[in-house]
Amino acid sequence: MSSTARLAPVPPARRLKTRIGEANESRILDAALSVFARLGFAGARVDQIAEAAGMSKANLLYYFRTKEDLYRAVLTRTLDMWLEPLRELDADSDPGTALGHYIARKLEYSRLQPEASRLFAMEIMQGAPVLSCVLATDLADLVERKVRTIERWIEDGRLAPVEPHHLIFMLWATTQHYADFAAQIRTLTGKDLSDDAFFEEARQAIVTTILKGVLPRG
Amino acid sequence: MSSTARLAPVPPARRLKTRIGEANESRILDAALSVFARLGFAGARVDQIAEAAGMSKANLLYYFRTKEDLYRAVLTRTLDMWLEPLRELDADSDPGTALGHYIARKLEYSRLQPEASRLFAMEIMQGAPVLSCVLATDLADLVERKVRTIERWIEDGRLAPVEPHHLIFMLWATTQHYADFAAQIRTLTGKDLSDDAFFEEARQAIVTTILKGVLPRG
DNA sequence: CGCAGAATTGATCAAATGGTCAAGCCGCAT
DNA sequence: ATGCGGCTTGACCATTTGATCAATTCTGCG
Repeated sequence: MSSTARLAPVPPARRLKTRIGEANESRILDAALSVFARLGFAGARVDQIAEAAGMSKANLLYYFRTKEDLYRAVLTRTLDMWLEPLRELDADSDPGTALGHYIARKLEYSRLQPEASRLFAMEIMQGAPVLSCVLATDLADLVERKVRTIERWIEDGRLAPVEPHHLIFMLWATTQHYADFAAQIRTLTGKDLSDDAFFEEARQAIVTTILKGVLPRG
Repeated sequence: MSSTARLAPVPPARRLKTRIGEANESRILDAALSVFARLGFAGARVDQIAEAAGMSKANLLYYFRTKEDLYRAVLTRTLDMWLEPLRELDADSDPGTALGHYIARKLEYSRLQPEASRLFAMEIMQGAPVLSCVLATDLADLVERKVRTIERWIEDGRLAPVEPHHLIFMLWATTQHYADFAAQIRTLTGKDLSDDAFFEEARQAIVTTILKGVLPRG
């Protein structure tokens, strides 16, 4: 399967029959994302998620047989969104433009989906017990392609020589940091990405520094 | 209290009487770091930590009255190590040298203490329920000083104009990423910082890119 | 309208787990 | 050696919590 294909849409353990079921499933996933991101898999309670979704625990378990099924579903949906900006990284654009755009997109994701970012981060930090197989296939495929894109830019002299993987890690790290460590950043600056000026300041700093760092000449 | 002072040495809920007690407490803290970092606070079981420390659960609870006490102790010890490299950032050095040294130190920490890095990261990602007060005092003090250092470098024309907070965040993000997301990095590259060549490659990439990005001229 | 299947939930269960305790062990100072 | 006080643990308890189920209500369709 090509790396541009979307992830298989979560094993629908149960076939959705009605629009009400669909709406409920969606509400549950939203609630689960919020609670899992705040408390982790083990720390989250099913009845807590149910309450956040506005239904009884028993009803939630009617839609997702187990807590783990629910966790898996939320994670898969999250990873799919997480990958999107990287899919868009365009080999044919000017490297500076493409990378600048990528940074902006990732930072936007950190602003709009900080919970998803944190959930994903926590899963990885715990060794990716659930996502490891997907990372090794879909993510690895996609990253391999983009590594080649970067290599080509370097060969063509349009980018300074940097090991492509490390460049990608730098881009991920700097942009995700604003979502994952928002609590720390809020403590130190009093602001977060939801503040437009702060967002622009962060984007500016990252883009300026990294582009100056990897574009040829000065 | 000055920001250079060490953190208050964990409220010693219990006074240590013998060298055997001291050794046990140390073994427990090591085991707890490992287990908490892998499974999070909620996911870790006390008997699991006790087993990793080579003693009974009841005995562990003799040294730390509650799971949360133990968690707090591990975290405090961790934060203290985490802060050390930043304390060393020297205002009187050449900015390039100082920042290069800082990156190397932080990356070294990611190599030697990946579990501590992940534990700290998970605590922050969950909103720093335990550390928030310490962050707001000790960390904030220290960061404020270093911000002034960076501002002075910029005023003196020895550093390109970058909002100092964002520079600090970039340094933290890029270096910690190798510990916090080691599972992902291992999946994508097959290596981690324990590989000397890979460590050097990462250090090189980060130092080169960021220094070129923030040092004046090109 | 009537009914088949979906949706919903209160009650309940079983397992997991943090913490307690009484009883015994052992290191060490005298 | 001996006894005080810290060290150690098996057994136990109370609570939490994921999951089940029977019973009831709702929904849409023929």
